[in-house]
Amino acid sequence: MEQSQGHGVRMGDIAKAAGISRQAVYLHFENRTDLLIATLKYVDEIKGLDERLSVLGKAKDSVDLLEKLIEVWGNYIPEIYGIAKPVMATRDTDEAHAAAWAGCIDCLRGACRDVIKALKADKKLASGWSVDSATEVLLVQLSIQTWEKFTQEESWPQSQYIKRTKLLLQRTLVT
Amino acid sequence: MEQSQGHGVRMGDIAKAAGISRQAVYLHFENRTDLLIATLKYVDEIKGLDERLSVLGKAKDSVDLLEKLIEVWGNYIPEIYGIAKPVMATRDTDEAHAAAWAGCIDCLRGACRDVIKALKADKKLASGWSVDSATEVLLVQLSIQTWEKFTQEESWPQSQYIKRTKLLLQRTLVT
DNA sequence: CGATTGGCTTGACACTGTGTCAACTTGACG
DNA sequence: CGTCAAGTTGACACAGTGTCAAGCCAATCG
Repeated sequence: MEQSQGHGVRMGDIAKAAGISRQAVYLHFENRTDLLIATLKYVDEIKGLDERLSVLGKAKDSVDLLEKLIEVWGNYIPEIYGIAKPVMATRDTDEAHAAAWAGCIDCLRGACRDVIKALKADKKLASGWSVDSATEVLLVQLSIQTWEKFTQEESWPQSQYIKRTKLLLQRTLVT
Repeated sequence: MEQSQGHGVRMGDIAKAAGISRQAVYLHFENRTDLLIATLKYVDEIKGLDERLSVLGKAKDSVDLLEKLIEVWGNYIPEIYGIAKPVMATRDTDEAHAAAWAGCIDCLRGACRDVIKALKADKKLASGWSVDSATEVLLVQLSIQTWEKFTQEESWPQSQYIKRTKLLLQRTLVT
């Protein structure tokens, strides 16, 4: 899935890659949705997202914290993109997908809110934003969709995506 | 499609709504892709996008021009969302879709570039951006995906979406 | 007037992909 | 030796797209 960027991930493909029959896959996962979500969680685990987020504790101040969040999450996206893509693609038609996805998003939302609260406590939150609205702006800018648009459609290299997202968010949210 | 926000638009549904048989639809359109793209173009026409964009000519200055573009395009998105969504959903698996879609995007990209050029000519383009990179930022912020995240997932009312997008883009791109 | 033609209908069918079911095999273990 | 878990094969239902053939009907044309 990482290699193919989420393309051609049919139950048969997965079974073939695992060296078992298509039917045997159903002995381990209820359905495709289930498998995709389990994979996403598994990847979060082995890639050590929690560990990476712990770097945020070492931030000097709230502005540095914002930068570090952009770096950690922004550099995490390309690693999960292949798995996240098929999940996103079917969340429209699949209730369980939508719910599981919302759970992942809420986790990121928590991190975003913490950053915004820190900015506010520092009196660095720019005028025009409440904690809620600023959190939502940050969340959307850090979304996989936004990353996808910049790096896949506009062909920005990863380093530029990080640099420019920092610029955009600092100008928008920081006094 | 407008009502159902792009859900349940199968060939059979379309035929039923048109009061003809499913097979007769294929007498008018090669395939589903073809029909969706034709619909998108038709809607652009009857909704008068070109006409609306002509308002941009009346802008006082480059900053006003940016605001007007956000208003015109931002308020246009909800009107085409129902049709645009199924096109976006299948552009991954469908080459013709991807091409047709890229055409629409390029049209908007032109408008974005004009605005950025006007800003630059006015010496109002913020530091850190080239004309290209600023155009791309504007394009992504005005994308249907970004609109979708704010209004559908974060439940922002349309008026707030417009207001806050203006705030974000002015702080980011305007000196 | 009769023949032709265009637009449509019905009905059958191929194909892909998901998900289900039943019957059988195989190896480990007490 | 019997049992159980995990896997196998093969058949099948279902949805949705796209194709094909045969027939219907009304308008038009020579």
